[in-house]
Amino acid sequence: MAQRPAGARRAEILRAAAVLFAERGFHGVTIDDLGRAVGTSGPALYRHFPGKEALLAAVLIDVSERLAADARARAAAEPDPREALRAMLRGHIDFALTEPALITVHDRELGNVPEPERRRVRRLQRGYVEQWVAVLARLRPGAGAPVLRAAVHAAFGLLNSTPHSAGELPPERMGALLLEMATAALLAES
Amino acid sequence: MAQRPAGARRAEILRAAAVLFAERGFHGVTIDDLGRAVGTSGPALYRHFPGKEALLAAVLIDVSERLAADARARAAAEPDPREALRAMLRGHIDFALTEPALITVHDRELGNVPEPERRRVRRLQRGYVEQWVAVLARLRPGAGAPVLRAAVHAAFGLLNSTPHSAGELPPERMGALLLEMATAALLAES
DNA sequence: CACCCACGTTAACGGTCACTAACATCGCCG
DNA sequence: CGGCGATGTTAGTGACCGTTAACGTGGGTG
Repeated sequence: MAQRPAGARRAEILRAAAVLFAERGFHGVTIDDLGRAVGTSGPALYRHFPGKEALLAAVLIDVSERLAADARARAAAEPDPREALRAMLRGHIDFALTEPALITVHDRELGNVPEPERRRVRRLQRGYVEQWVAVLARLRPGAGAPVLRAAVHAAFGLLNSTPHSAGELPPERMGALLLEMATAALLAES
Repeated sequence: MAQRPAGARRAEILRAAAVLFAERGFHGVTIDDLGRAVGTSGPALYRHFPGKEALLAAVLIDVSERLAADARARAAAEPDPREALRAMLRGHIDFALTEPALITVHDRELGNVPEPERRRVRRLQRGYVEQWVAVLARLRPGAGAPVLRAAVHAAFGLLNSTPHSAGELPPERMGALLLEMATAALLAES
């Protein structure tokens, strides 16, 4: 049997699962679909995950952790809030353009994650939002936290729309457009 | 049997279905769920719709038609493109705040609509986007149609994020915030 | 009043799906 | 080289789900 680095199969399954979940939704994908997507058939997945829900949970936890960690690193590296915001925007946009399936699953399928992991994902997502709010608060001292939170959520909606308008523009053009639109939106006074 | 205006039951079913589909996704809702939500049980729905997919199609066609018709009316009533854009934004925002379930289903479940109706929904959606592009083109003569289309999709993502951040702000504050953010985003040069 | 039709009901059927059981294969390690 | 753990395979199995069948009922109409 072809030997490969430990966990490679597991990562391959997670990647394929994200694509299928993004395309058809959690309940629209069968275990056999998932197996076929990685070249095995159906029940082989139970060697790597205890069940379908656990697989979804692993995808969501992975995405949430990557987003939060990336934002933390970028924010810490830029003392100027304006530059920190730009860096965080570039990070999120890069993620959305590179892995549209992960972004899609991330904001659609939380409801299908079983309870202990759901709480974990929620906490990670909240932490991510709060990092954005903290940076934004320094740029807009007049605005209260609820407004900033709502603004951040709206900006995420803008950035995460990429999967739905794929192919309209080449990725670099699209990235630049999203960067300017999101910046303008986040700094607009209401 | 309680007699009510013709089609009232049908409309009631559509409304309940939109809520459930938005919450759990098309495949996450059963016929029995839908029946229970309107006080009947399961198969009674087949007196009103030929099947589950037809029900979803009816929801999507209804939403798409309302959005497109509303935008057409508002755009025609305002000769100034700046005012037309504001009016269209207010219309979409009002819709998103009033009927979050419809907005959610509208941009998630197209893939589950069977083929003849899917084409129809797509055409309606495309027409809606093109109305926005036409107005925007007058405000940003320098930008090409692909950029404007991408910008419009991104703005929809921003506006449609409301369901995910419900309760952060009172509806009027949220509406005003979305209006300013979307305006700034759509008019930002890239 | 008789009939019919709109609208429900419950029971059953056939298919699909997540998951389990039982069994095979292959590389590593003692 | 012999066994063992990791990783597959195929064949169930029980539950659920969309849909259909068969049957009830009550109000408007000829």
